[in-house]
Amino acid sequence: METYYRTHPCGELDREDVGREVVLNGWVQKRRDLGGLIFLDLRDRSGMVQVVCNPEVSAEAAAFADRVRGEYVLAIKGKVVARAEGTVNPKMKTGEIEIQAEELNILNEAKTPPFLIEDDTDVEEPVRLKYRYIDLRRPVMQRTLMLRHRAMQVARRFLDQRDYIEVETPMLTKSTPEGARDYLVPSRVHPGQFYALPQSPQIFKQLLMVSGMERYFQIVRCFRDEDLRADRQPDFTQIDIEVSFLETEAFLSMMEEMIAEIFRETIDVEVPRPFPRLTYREAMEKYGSDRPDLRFGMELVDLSEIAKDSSFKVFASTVASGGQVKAINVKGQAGWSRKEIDGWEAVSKELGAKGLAWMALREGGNKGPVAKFLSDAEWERVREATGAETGDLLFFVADQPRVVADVLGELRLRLAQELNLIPEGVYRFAWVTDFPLFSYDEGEGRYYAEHHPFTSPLEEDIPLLKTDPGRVRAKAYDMVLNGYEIGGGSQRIHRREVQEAMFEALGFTIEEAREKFGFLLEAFEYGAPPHGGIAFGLDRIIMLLAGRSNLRDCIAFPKTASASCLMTEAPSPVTDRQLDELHIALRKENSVKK
RNA sequence: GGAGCUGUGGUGAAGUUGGAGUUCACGCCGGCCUGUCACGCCGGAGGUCGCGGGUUCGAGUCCCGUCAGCUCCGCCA
Repeated sequence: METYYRTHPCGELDREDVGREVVLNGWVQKRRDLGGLIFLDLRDRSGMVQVVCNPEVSAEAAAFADRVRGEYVLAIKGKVVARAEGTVNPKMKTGEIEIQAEELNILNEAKTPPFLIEDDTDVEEPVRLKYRYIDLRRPVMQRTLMLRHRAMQVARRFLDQRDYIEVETPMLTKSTPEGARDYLVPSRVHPGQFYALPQSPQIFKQLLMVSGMERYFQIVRCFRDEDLRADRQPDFTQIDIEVSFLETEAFLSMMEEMIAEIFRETIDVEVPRPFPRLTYREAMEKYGSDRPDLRFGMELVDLSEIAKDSSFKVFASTVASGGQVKAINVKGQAGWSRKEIDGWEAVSKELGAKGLAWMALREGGNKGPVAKFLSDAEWERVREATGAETGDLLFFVADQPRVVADVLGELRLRLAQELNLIPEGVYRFAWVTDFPLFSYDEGEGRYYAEHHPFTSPLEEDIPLLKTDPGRVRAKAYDMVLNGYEIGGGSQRIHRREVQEAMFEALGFTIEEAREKFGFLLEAFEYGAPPHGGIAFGLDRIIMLLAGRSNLRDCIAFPKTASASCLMTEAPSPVTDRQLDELHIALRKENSVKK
């Protein structure tokens, strides 16, 4: 029989099509053989439809249907018929109709798949990843990839409409210091030299501004050779944007609009704008995090002022030595057992706290190690500050600010999860601004760029570059959603002398700076416009839009936690000849058997 | 680099103080069945208990090591 191709998608046929002659292509989801009569559920990207193979209609089609098994690829010619009353399936979108097979052509047979093609598969992830092409047949995976496609199209259209121009930048580029570890690509032509895959197109997009492109964007793959997490893959996609001659406020507002449009057109959610703003400092103080989850309260409350004169020595001495005492109010949990509280203390210690003080506001009075040290006046102030009521449980951490933020910030998240305080289907955006320009690395004894070395300091903080780099704030902004950083950017340095001061603060000599970034410094001498931009983590945005908790489900062919691909088995050894051409000799102990 | 969890027919699980590869569900194969859609009924096949070592008369089970997957810490401008 001749191969024939579809006239209609399976999933969109309905009552309207009754009487129509159609050709369908697709995969066999399920075969139900009733002896004389065979039902096939035929699945394609659009959905599923039931095909009836009745020998009284076509003996030939019924005979072929007898041979059909799961995941066979078929072409079916037949008539759309309304189902008889009582045989309608309300659970199926196409359940009111079915296809009466007149011809059936097996386009390809299929081995029994290692798992069933269904949304609620309980198969372990390694099996899914090894047979990713089968996993991607699952409707939920197809929906996610279509959602991803839609989001990308919306971003492209949005930016195109505003005269942003998509420009590609090199994948084979130069390794630069700072930042994440580079993926390196050996050069065959230049023995002993390497390209790096881009961690981001940062420098190129800035050079495009110098080039007078004025408005640039790119949906671009980036690479970072760092360990993975549920929300981190070694190669990932950014929506990368850069613009000249635009006020930060106008730019941020436009970015809000773009994100709102993506949410509207993918999941039909209206995002309220403008997004709330938090300075880095406020975020750290209230939430112990620079990417706070604003879907619930339980804010950190600073009690240092009260604690400094407390008779509770741990509190008083911590404040005296420059530390803080902060608390969170765990509403309604005064009844927790000692064992439960001890569990949270253990968590706190893992996170770096020396201990976790607590006070339970029970009916009979306040219980716990803090209670007896508080005078009535102090207690009144604590009660007021924390909003504590009878039935609540207070957790206190006393330590250096960094530790307090880390511990209480994390406790806040874990408690909220444990107590189901995080509402579903809610999207709380915010901008976090005024990041410190640098962070100090104790081990290395030097400053590192918190964002990247091209971020402009706040004008008023420029003098501090030379005297007190740790206090310099950056013209940087992160877009935060539900506890994830989904985008980050800044106004850039566009004057050579500021850029040089920046490199100096980072501990580069002039020579090093020229060697690594000479082309950029030189470019800044040829009329660099004021410019700034942002990069969004597309994968993370998709993850949140799709309501999933790991990035692998949002990427067609993702890597495992050890950066392997279970399907292709990459990375893999290469031949000696390939290594020779690249002028590379492996250390003996690292040779892998081919 | 570190910590925790997981690894048992194709898939998912159960497996008792250490006592025969035992069990369940799905899937698969064969037979019967003309209105099923979680089809039904009958029968059947299918195993390197991740891998290596040790303890033991005997290990899926206990011990050591190792590999893989997941989550987290470090790391990620």
